[in-house]
Amino acid sequence: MSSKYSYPQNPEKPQVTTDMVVFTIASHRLQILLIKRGTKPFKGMWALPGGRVNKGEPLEQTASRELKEETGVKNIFLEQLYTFGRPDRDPRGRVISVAYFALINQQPKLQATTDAVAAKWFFIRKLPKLAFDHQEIVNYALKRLRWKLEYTNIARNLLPANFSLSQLQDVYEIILNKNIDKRNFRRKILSLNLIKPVRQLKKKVPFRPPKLWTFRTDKHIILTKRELIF
Amino acid sequence: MSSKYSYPQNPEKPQVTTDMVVFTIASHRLQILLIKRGTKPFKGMWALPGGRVNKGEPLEQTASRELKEETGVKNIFLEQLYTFGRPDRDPRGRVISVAYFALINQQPKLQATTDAVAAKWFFIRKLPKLAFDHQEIVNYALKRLRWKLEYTNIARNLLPANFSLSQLQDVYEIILNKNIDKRNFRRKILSLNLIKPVRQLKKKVPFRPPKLWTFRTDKHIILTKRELIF
DNA sequence: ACAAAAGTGTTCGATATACACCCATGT
DNA sequence: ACATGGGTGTATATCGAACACTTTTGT
Repeated sequence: MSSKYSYPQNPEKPQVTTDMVVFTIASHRLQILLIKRGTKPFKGMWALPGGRVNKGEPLEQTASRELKEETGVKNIFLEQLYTFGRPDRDPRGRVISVAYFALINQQPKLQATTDAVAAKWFFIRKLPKLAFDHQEIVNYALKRLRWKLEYTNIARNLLPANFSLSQLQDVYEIILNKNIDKRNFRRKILSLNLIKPVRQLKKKVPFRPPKLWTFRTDKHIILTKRELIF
Repeated sequence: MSSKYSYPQNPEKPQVTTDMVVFTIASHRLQILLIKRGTKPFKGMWALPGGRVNKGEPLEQTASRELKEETGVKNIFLEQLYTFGRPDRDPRGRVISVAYFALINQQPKLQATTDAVAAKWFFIRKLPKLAFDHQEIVNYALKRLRWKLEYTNIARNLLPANFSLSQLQDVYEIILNKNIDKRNFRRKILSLNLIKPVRQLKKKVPFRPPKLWTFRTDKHIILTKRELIF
C-alpha cells in the first residue's frame, strides 16, 4: 500500500469478489444469466458471473467488468444487493462476495469467452444446481426484485424505450407471479404519472395496435406508501 | 489459505472491515454511538465503531466483536446495511467496509477501552464531523431505519420488553420526525396483532398508569403492503 | 366475418385521515 | 382540586378489488 499511514497488516486478508444476478424477461418468463465454470472448484457447474476486485477499482465497476468479460453484456442497470461472507462459502479459503443485481431489457447475443466458458440464460423456475452459495444469492435477488418492482420505477429497465401497457403489465405479472386486472392496473399506473404516451403506434400486428408509452424519466424513482404498485 | 484448491493470489488484496451504526432512543431523541479515534488517520475525530475482519470470522461477528471491544455494548439487534468500497475512502489504501446497523433499547454504560478511546452517544441531529465516509454511512442507515420501522416490527428493538402504547408511538414519532394522531396510531398498531397486553401496570406515576404491552414474538416480521405503518 | 389483443367505468368494501373530550392516579 | 398523561369513537374521503363488453386491426 503506497500511503503515508500504515494499516496493521492482516496475514489472512480475505479475497474480495463480486457476483452478479442478471435478470431479463423473455419468452414470457423471468430468466437469469449463468456461466459454466471452467475451473475447480465446482468445475462444470453453473454459477453467477463475477470475479475478483482489482486494485483501485470501484466495486460496481468490478461487477460490470466481469460481466462484460464473461458474457459480452454491458451497460445495464446495476444495484448492490448484499455482501455474502460466510467463512466456508468457498473451499479455497476466505472469499467475501459483494453481490449485485442487474436488469436488462433484452437477451443480448452471448459472447464466447477466451476461457471457452459458456454463458447461458436460464428460466428462474428451472435453474440447475448452482456452485458455491449462489442459489442463496439468487433467492435474495429475486426477493429484492419483487420489492423494488412495487415501490420504484425499476420496471423500465426490463422494457424497451417504448412499450405498450400490456407489456408493462406482463412485467409485473411475470415477476410477481400473479394475475392483475387490466383495468385496475392501467388506472393505477397512469395515476402515478411515471409514463407518458408516445405518438408512434406499433404496426403490422393482426389486431388493434396498442398505444406506446415511455417512462417520463431515466431516474430511479421511489414511490410513497400510498403509491405502491400491487 | 489451507485448501486443496488454489485461488489466484492478488498482490493488492483489499482490507475488509465492518463499521456499525448503533441507534438508540434516549432523552426523547434518536442517538448514535461514536468513538473518538486514537490513531491516524483522522486522529481525534469521531467515527463509527468497527474494525478488521478476522480470519475465519463471520462478518456479523466482526461487527459485534468490535462493538463490544470498543464500547462494551453487546447482544444487540444487528443487520447488514451496505458495503462501501470507494477506492479512496481510506487514505491508507484500499479498505472495503461492510456496514451494519444496530438497535438497542437503552444506553448501556460505556466502557473505557484499553486504547483509551472514548465512546459517546450523540444526537443524530447534532453529529460532529465524522472520519472517512462515515457521514454517508450514517445517512444511509437512517434511511434504512425509517423504512424498516414502517414495514417491519423492528421497533421492538428500541423498547424494553414491556412498554406503553405512548412509548411505542414515541419511537415512531421521533424516528419518522412527525406527529401521529394518538387514536389512529393505536387503532393501526392493534389491528396488526404485533403486540399483546401484559397484566402488570406501571406504578408510581403521578397520573393514570398506562397499560403495558409486549411484542408477541421476538422474530423479525415483515408486514404486507396493506399493513404499512404510517 | 373472424381472430386477436386493445381499450374502457362502475360499484362496494376497506382503510386512511381528521378531530375533542373524559378518565385514573399521585400529590 | 389539580396536574398529568392515558384512554376512547365517529364521520368523510380515498383507494383497492371485483367485474364484462366494445373497439380496432389484419387476414
